[in-house]
Amino acid sequence: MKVIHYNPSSLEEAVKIIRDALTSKKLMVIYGCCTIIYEGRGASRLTQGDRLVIVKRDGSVLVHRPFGYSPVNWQPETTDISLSVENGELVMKALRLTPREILEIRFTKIYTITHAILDDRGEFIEYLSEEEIRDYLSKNPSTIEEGLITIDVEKRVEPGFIDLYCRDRNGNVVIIEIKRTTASKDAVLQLKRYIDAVKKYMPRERIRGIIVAPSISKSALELTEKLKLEYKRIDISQIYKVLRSRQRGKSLLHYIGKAKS
Amino acid sequence: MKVIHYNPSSLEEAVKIIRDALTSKKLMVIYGCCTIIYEGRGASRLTQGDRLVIVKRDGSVLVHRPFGYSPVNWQPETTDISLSVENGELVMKALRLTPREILEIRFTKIYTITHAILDDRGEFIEYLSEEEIRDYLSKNPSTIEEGLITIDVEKRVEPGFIDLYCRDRNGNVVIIEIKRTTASKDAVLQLKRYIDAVKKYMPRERIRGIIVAPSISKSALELTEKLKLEYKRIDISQIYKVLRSRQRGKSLLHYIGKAKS
DNA sequence: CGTGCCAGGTGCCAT
DNA sequence: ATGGCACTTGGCACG
Repeated sequence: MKVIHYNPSSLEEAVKIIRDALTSKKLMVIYGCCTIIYEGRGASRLTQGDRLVIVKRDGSVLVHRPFGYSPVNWQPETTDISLSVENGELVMKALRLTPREILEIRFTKIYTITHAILDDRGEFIEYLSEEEIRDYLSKNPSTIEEGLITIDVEKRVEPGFIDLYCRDRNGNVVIIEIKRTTASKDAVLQLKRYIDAVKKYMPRERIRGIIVAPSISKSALELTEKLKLEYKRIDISQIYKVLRSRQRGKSLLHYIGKAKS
Repeated sequence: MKVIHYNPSSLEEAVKIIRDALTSKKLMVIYGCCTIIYEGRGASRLTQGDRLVIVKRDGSVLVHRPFGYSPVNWQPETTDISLSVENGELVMKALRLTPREILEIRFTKIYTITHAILDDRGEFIEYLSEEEIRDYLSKNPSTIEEGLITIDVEKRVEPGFIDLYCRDRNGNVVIIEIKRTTASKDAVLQLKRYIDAVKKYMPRERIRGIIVAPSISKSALELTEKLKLEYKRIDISQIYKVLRSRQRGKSLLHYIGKAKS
């Protein structure tokens, strides 16, 4: 990686430096004092202050304040970034077509610009996604209940996708909704919709519904009982442990959240 | 704003530079080659590559790849950032207590570090938030329906908050759920829950429910009809225009999305 | 602190 | 493009 720092003495010079980064598709970081206008799906104004502006090679623009995780303004993958100097301000407009949105950054002062070309071909591996947990449970349904058999995964029904479509040891249809974090009322209602949809096709059968999650909110549990559904707690860190040990990787799950309820 | 660039010749030197930024609560940008481990609510690994790492004064950590809006790994407001050199790698651990999560960045090479103190006391003004739209509609309920009267805003009921609690010209209770973007099935179900909750208290009254949004998904509209609820389209850009003209600011709504359906 | 809910949510994948 | 849904969602307000 090569990083180049610039300290432009004028806004005109800054324009050239920024334009160079855009055409050569470099990653750029700008430290400057600016005001910002955004209009599109929403609209916002940000009055003057020092900010960190990142422009990536795909045209993504991020404006960061000195605190907080989220950028205060942004533009994901803009088609077009235009530059100009107007009334002593360097104006950067990042335009996006769908949805039609514009981010306008007006710099009154630019302190530093850095250019860099990052060689990043790293692989990003994610564990413990809902998909991984679903996959594990579909192959190990007895984790949920002894005698359970998986019939279908991600089964399409009218209102959406059923995570696991199973039968229990008594032959009843069991519909399972998996959540990797605390299950909310929304999850319970989602499950209810699936059951109602399946009931249409098999009006005589008894259909069970189980929310499978590491924990559940109080009101969601009440709703579960009211709707005659069930809740089954699972231990996410336990699943993680099993999966990782199989994959011959050392286990590092000291921080994996333990479920509480 | 003052920006200082460092090009540490060793990882030990880099540790000192980073520590200095942390103790003096500066904003720091690190260009380096690293591998990353994350464990907490989820878990992930990122193999070696060049990245941009931002550490803010509140301990937020962002790891950016050369493309895309979202950071590949992050930590929002960590309690604790520790540094060490292990096996020729600079290890930065950002710990968060609730939820318990750890982000471990292992740098094999650090190219550049920049420190900066940003003077950002700018005011961020957001327009067209659901709150602003709700406020407007509560004061101008006839936008939704002639003769509608607002009784309560953000009324607390058991399942949550009712956006607008109104009565129509015939004295019927009308519960309104506002969405600033396309209303989904979730929005409809949310409204249904509120109506059921209110019905408990007034079992004899006819209670109407209206989804108010610039557009609605096809399946959500079907659900609306099935549940005998209503949908009323509103023109967001029109509301924006009225609000802005009142606030004596020039209107800049060329980019404000026009609703379609 | 948990629970609920908005967000310019973003991202991924399906039709 | 639209829709349905997960996300280390983040963020805020409220009990």
